[in-house]
This record gives sequence, C-alpha cells and structure tokens, in this order.
Amino acid sequence: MSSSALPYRPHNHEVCVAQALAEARSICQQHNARLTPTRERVLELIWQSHKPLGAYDVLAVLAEDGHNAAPPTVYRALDFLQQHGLVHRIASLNAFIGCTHAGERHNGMFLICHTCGNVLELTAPGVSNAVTLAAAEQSFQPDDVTIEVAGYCPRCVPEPAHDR
Amino acid sequence: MSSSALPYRPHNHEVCVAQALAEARSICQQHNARLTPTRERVLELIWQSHKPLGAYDVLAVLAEDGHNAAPPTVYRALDFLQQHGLVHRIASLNAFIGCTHAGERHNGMFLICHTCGNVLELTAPGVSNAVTLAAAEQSFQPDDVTIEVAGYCPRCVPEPAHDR
DNA sequence: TTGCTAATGTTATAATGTTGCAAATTCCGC
DNA sequence: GCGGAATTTGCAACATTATAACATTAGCAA
Ligand SMILES: [Zn+2]
Ligand SMILES: [Zn+2]
Ligand SMILES: [Zn+2]
Ligand SMILES: [Zn+2]
Repeated sequence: MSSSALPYRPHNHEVCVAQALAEARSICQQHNARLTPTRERVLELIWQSHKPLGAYDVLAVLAEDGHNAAPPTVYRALDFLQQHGLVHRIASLNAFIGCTHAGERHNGMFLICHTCGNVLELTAPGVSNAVTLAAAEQSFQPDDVTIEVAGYCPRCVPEPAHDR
Repeated sequence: MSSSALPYRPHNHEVCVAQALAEARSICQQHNARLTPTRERVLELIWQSHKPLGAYDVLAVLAEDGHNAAPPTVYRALDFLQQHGLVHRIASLNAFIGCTHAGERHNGMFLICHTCGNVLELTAPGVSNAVTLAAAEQSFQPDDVTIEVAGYCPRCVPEPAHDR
C-alpha cells in the first residue's frame, strides 16, 4: 500500500476498487454492520474514479442499473458508508469520495484539482497538530475538522507563461 | 482591534457591526466598488451576530423590511461581499459570516461551536504553513483553502461527568 | 411460527442555489 | 446637462441537494 498520489497518475484503477470493496467488507464485519447489496453498489459507484460523485449522480447510475431508487436510498447508503469511515463528504463540492485510509484513524485533508477534478486524500500530521494547537489556544475543543484545498494538481498546474 | 475571541464572551455587539460597516465602506472605496444599499443591508444582516446566517435567512429579513427581494438579490450581494473579502461562506453549514479580518490578507480558519453556533475566525499561520507544506509535498498548487473546525467553544465545553 | 429490529421503498417536500432576460440606475465623456 | 455604455437590480422560472414521514420488507432469534 505505497500508493500515495495515485489519482494524478495513470494506474490500474480496478485494483483501487477491488481493494476498497475488500476493505469495506472486512471493516463492516468487524463492526457487525451489514454491507447490503445497495450499500456495496453505492460504494462501488463512489469508487468509480478519484473524482467525487454527487448523490444524484449515484442515483442516476442506480437507475440505469434498473434499480428503482429514490434519493433517500442513496443518502441512507452514503450515511452508512460515512459512519463506518468508508467514504467522505466533500463539503465544498456537495459530493462524496471513497476514503483511502479506511480502517486507520486519520484526519483527512483533501487536495481538489480545479481542472481534472481528481481528489487526493492525505493524512497530514503537521496540519492536524497545527489545527489542534490553534484550537487549544482558543480553549476550543475540536470534534470534526474539515480541510479542503482546491487548486491545481501536478498534472494540471498552469504553465508559467514565460515570454518568448 | 484587540478583540480576538470576542464571539464567545458577552460584548457590545453594536460596536462589531459599526466597525464592520465602516471598514466595508472604506474597503469598497479603495476598490472602487459600490457598496449599494442592498449590499450594505445584507452585510449588516450577516453581522447581526457571530452566528453564520443562511442566504434564505437574509432573504426573510429583507422581506420583513418590505424589500421585495428574490434569491438572486441575496446571492448577488453575498457574491459581491465575498469578492471584496467582507464575508466568508462556511461550506459545512451553507451559511455566511462576516469577516473579522477584512482588508488584511489572511487565510481564515473557522471554529464553529456545535452548541451555541458561534463562529470564531482565526488567522493561524502555523496551520496555513502546514497546509502549504503538505500540498507542496504532493506538488499541488493551492488556490483556495477551506478550514472549518466544528466542536465546542470554551463556554460550551461539556462538563467532564465526574462521578459523585 | 411469532415477534422484534434493521433496512428499504415511496411520496412528498424542504432547503439551497442558478439562469436568463428585461428594466432601472449609475457612471463618464462630451 | 445629455446620451450611450456599463453596472446593478427585479423578476420568473428552474436546477440541485437533502430530508421528513410513513408504509413495507427482509433478517434474525426465541
Ligand atoms: Zn485508482
Ligand atoms: Zn479518509
Ligand atoms: Zn460581536
Ligand atoms: Zn476573513
């Protein structure tokens, strides 16, 4: 599991999906939680790429599947997956993405490329510590930390327009 | 301007509002931007407390004012105010709050109390630096950084339930 | 079986945000 | 001041995201 900046490089994504699903099954077993067909299918769809997917995008694919689903179906599945740390919601995009650190205790930080739309989830201890410290200075007790960085990934950094 | 953790303590909030409006007028003048009555009124409403306000909350108050406004009116005003750094949007809440560092270059970090709903905006260089560094390690070029920390403010920290 | 609980289906509705165009206002050079 | 350009606002319709409420079904255990 040395796959740090994977989303930005070509790679065999089916491996990502397979690993995520296997991990999910294992985690749900540990939690005594039921990874039902709908939930598993939603997780698989969320993992269809490293770009976050909106709830209604998921819904649309379920419909193509022939699954007669309404919004609550999707939101419930997503809630379940979030609860068990299998997906994250990206607040600045109203969209969801598969967690690449499922099972590990981690505070995600998300790098979101404006251009290609891919999202990389990092665990950045330096950032977490700095946030904790800054909060402590205000006697604030953090509970849920959202860190979302939009910008340009290495493949999409705009060329510096050098003259001539 | 030594008012760091103001929102969590009782204070004369009219001073906050007055300062914010004065600052806004000054900044808009510098930017050659027009702080029209609607925009100013929206800013004033956003500043009605240190709790973020939803666009439709603003809209409702405008309606009470007798101002016959539709959603675009509010969203346009909010866009304008954001553009000039007078308000921030809190992505995790779909709500807006007055900027307490207007005019200064700053990367806001928001401490959001689950209980009282107040929000404190901080400038935390340690956090900004850590984020920049973590992004750089991935050759990622940050553009827009969202840091929102939900938790409990000093006035609302749940008592440790000591027995007896 | 029977009865309980978790999960899903179904319908409707709430909350948030946008598009497009027309009318009004403001600005600016004359 | 006057007239045309640019900005701002009004307005209607619509799009997207999320939830509430209640009926039904599936899983499981006594
Ligand atoms: Zn992949
Ligand atoms: Zn994660
Ligand atoms: Zn105040
Ligand atoms: Zn600010």
